[in-house]
Order: sequence, then C-alpha cells, then structure tokens
Amino acid sequence: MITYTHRISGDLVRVNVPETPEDLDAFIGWLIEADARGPIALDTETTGLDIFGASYRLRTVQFGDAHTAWVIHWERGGYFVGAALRALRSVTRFLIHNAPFDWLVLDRHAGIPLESLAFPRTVDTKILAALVDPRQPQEGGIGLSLKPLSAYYVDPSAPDTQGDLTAVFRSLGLTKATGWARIPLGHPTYNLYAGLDVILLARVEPHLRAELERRGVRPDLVQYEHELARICSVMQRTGLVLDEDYTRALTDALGDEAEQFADVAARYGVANINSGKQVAEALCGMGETLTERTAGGALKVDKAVLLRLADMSLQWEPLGTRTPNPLAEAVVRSKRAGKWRSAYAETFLETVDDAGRIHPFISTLAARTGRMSITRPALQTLPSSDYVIRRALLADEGHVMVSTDFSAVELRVLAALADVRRMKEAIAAGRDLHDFTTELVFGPGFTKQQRKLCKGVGLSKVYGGGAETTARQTGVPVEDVRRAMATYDRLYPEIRRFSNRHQREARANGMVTVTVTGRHLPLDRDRAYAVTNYQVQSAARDVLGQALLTMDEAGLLPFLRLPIHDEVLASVPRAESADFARELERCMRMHLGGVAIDAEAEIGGRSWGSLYGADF
DNA sequence: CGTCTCACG
DNA sequence: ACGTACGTGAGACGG
Repeated sequence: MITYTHRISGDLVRVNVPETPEDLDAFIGWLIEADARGPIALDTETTGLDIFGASYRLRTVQFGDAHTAWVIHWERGGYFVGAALRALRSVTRFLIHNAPFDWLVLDRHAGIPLESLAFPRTVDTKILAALVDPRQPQEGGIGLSLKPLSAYYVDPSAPDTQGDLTAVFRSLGLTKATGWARIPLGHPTYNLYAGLDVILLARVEPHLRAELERRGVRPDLVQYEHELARICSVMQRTGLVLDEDYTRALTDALGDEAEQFADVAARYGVANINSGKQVAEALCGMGETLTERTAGGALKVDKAVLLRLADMSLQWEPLGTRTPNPLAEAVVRSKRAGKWRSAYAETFLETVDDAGRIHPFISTLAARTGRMSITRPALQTLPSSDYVIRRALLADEGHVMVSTDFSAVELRVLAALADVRRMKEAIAAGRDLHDFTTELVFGPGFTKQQRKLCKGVGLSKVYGGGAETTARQTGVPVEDVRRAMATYDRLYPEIRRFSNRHQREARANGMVTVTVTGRHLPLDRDRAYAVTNYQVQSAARDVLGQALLTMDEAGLLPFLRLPIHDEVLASVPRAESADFARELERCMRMHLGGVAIDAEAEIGGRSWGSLYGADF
C-alpha cells in the first residue's frame, strides 16, 4: 500500500493507494465500517470528458470520508475492478460532486446503471451548492466547483487539484488535452489529489447542508433537483441520432460558402472577415459612416449594422432603401456560414459516438435562475431561422421528432405570480395574450404591426426592458413604444406593484429574492429591477422541471431527448406519434397560481429540421 | 484571458 | 424620482 498524508484544516488525512489483494481487503474492511457511519464520498478519474468516445477509459475510482481516501486503480483490472465494483454495488449512500458526470462514467464504463446510483443513494454536492448560492465567482458568488467550495467552507489553503495537475501535465510534456489520459497511473500528485478530492467533498457536504438550513431554502427542492438530474442524465445517455453523411456534406457546403464570400471581402481589402477592426476600416474607406460604438469604444460592425449597410432587414429580406454595400453583405454571409460550420456542424462530427449518436451535457442548474444549459454541442442554441443545422439531428429509426412547447409560458407565469387580473381573465377566456393586449391598446381591428409592437412590449415587461431597447428590438419608433408601454402599465398595474414589492423584500433580505418554488436567488444591487425577470424565468424553469417529472412518471423518459427552456424535444414511434403527442401535452399542462399553463405538440418527420421547414 | 459577436429561449 | 432587456454557450481576435 502506498499512503500519502496531507493536512486539511489542521487534521492529518490519509490517501491510501492499494497495490496488493491484501491492501484491497483492507479497503473493503474500511468501507464496511465507513458505510455504517455515513455517506461515502465518491469520485472518478478518467481519460477526459468524452465519456461516449471510443477510446475513453475509466482510470481510478476514489472512495473516502473526512479523514481517509482510497484510490482504486480501476485501470489495472482484476482485483482492483472487483474491489471497486463491490464498493459501488454495496455502499448505502454516496456523495458526488457533479453526479451526472460520474453516473454516466460508471454507467457506461463500470456497468453500474445510473438509475441505481440516483437519489437518495447519491447526494450531489453541486446541487446543494447551487441551491445555497447559484452564482459563479465572476458574478460575486463562491462558485460551484469543488475547489472554491472547499476553500470557502473547509480550508482556505485547500489545493487546486485540477489546476495544479495541469502544471504537472506540462512538466511531463503533456497538455490539458492529453494529460488526463497519459499521466502515469502511479504518479504521486495524481493519486494524492485524486484522494484529496473525496476527502474535501466529504468535508464540504455538512457545511452546505447547514447553509441550506440556515437560509431556509425549501428542503423538498433537494429531492426535486436530484430527480431532474437523473432524468437529464438519462437523456444524455440516450443521446440523439446524427445524420453523419448529411452533416459531412453540410460542413463542406458551409465551408465553401464561407470561403466564397471571404474571397469577395478580400477584394475590398479585408483579409480576415472575423476581424471587426479590418471590416470597420474597409467600410469607412468605401465612404460608409459608422456611428455606433461598442462598450469598449470600438466602431461597431455587428450583424445589425452590416445588414443595414447591405440593405437587408434583420430577417435578411431586401429592403430597397439604399444601394447594398457588397462588402457588408459578403462579411455577414461569410461570418454566418463560418460560425454555423465550426460551432455546429463540426462539433456534431467531433462529438458523435461509434453508434452515430450525440450525447450533449445537460446542466440542470446552470443559470442563476435555475435555468438549464446544454453544452458539447450547445443544442439549445441551434439556428431556428433556417432548418439546415437541425436537419442533421434525427429521431431514432422508425421514430419521428415531436416538439412540445408551452404557450407564452413566461407571460402566463407573470400573470400568475403578479396576480394580473386582466391577464388572468384573458387566459381563462382562452384568448391569445398578445391579441388581447393589442386590442386593449388599439381597439378591435388592430394591425399586424400593432400586434408585433404589443408582443415586444409584453416580452420587454418580463425582461424589465425600457422603451429604447424595445424600440430597437421591434424596429418600432421609440415614441410609439413609449405610448404602448404607458398604456400597458395602466392596463396591468399589478406588474409594477409586483416588481416594487419584490425589490423591497430583496433589499430587506440581503439582496436575495425567494421564488414561488422556494428558490433563493441573489440579486445584483445595481440591477434590482431584474427581480421580475428572475422570478418569472425561475418559476418558468420549475414549470418545465415539473413537466419532466410528470413525463418520467408517465413512462415517457425513454422518448425524451432535450429540454429547451419552454419546450421538450422527443423522439417517438412514427405509428403512435399522435398518441405520444397528446400524452406529452398532458404532462406539460398544469396550473400555477390559478393560471392554466398550456402546451402544444408539433409532430415532425425524421429530422429535427422537419419542424423548421426541412422536408425530411 | 478579456472583448466582441452571435446563436437560442 | 427616474430608468435600467433577462438568462445562457461558443468562436475568433488580439494583447
């Protein structure tokens, strides 16, 4: 046995690295005693993040409590795998930091179904930390990584195990990308840090529990968030089918398009279309006047500026108001094709597994409001104005894509939370909320343009926006927006009252606002007006969360693919798609504060793009 | 690594 | 007193 010692909060702690069958017996002996005392902290070291990649390996599995850690060298096989499996199968309670990652690693590479590890067997300290304070360090919070949490709650001198290891990688001639796979299994720092992580984890957890209690965060959120973590981990494990032939052809086509328009830009002296500086200089040289500036003071040449110079609307429709500037048009087109190629098409091909599926990481508590995010690839942000990217992702063989959306969920949530009388009446009467508002502002027989304005103002109210921004977003003259907003405030006075009340309560509560589901959200002191948006966005996220729980209970989880804020994407058998669509709608429909939350399913074809105009 | 830009809800 | 657009992930540039 190799044993490393280290001092944490003044205590001498031990990291044991078994080398013989007798050492592993000692581990099992410790495990049985420790399991009877309380939860066992669990972590894994692997070759990287690409859990579903062909060459991915599990390297070590670590178990520990506040004083002792055991680093089991899974990679050595035989007895080591046997001992780790025995522990993984027998332990009553685990603590994991960022459980979905280790669940999926152990599910895929150790044959332990993630369902068997789910709550209450596993408590995820990252979930506890997010419920205590969801802010990232750059937002003024502690952060949600084990390192800052350990430094804050346990020992300010706790090592930065991940950061320090990258320095070790460099000293071995390895990089961040290759180090995790190639660092020798017996490397002392690697083993020490692998062990210290579980010891720190075991020590952080009681502090997080105490903080949740002290702050009065609603206790049932802990179980709720663990259920969502399990559901989204299952979605990640399932993944989506990639049309690889289509995606390869798309990558080439977008590359050609980007190159072709970059060549045009080069003729006007722009060597690099992604350099704002070069583009601004060339446009000025052609006699264009650029007036808008960025926050940093540079001349702004974003999509809105370039499309205007190219005589196109934000929807890329020709305007006929000026002679299009050919450089501006070439730059926007080349940038768009280049981004779609690199951020989407290429990432699909980089992340696809051997079976042709993509397994995006779903972070169930990403935003301060509790909103979820999806990365590698960022499937919540695929272009919706054009189907070409979504066309690459398919329902399973024999299935079709079904997208079920909440109808105007944020406005309905606002109506419920702020108890907006006229909005609630309109919803109860089955009215379209934007039609209803437009009629109140402009009377019956309103125009499309007027509806667009009122829809913009409605969204603006949810976001806390002003007249200037709303005017810019909707393209409506600012005076018209001002008038509509004033009318809006008169029609729905409860919204302002709601904002005032929650700003006042947050100030009296250390700039923390408590949501309808019992979430504690920190508010920035200089942006207290954002409280309405935080309340609404957070409650809407929990409406989605509730829908996912209901879908799981209804047996629909195997068909779910992605949560997208106000939408659930599913892959269902073609022959029964109508039944599935009805069932998905049923699971999403609910009531909040006396307001009906409605949902509508759209049945597509094989590809996700079929819901955006593609014919397959 | 900060800034800018752009994709989404 | 007034007014403030909210939340993400990701790529490219340039110091």
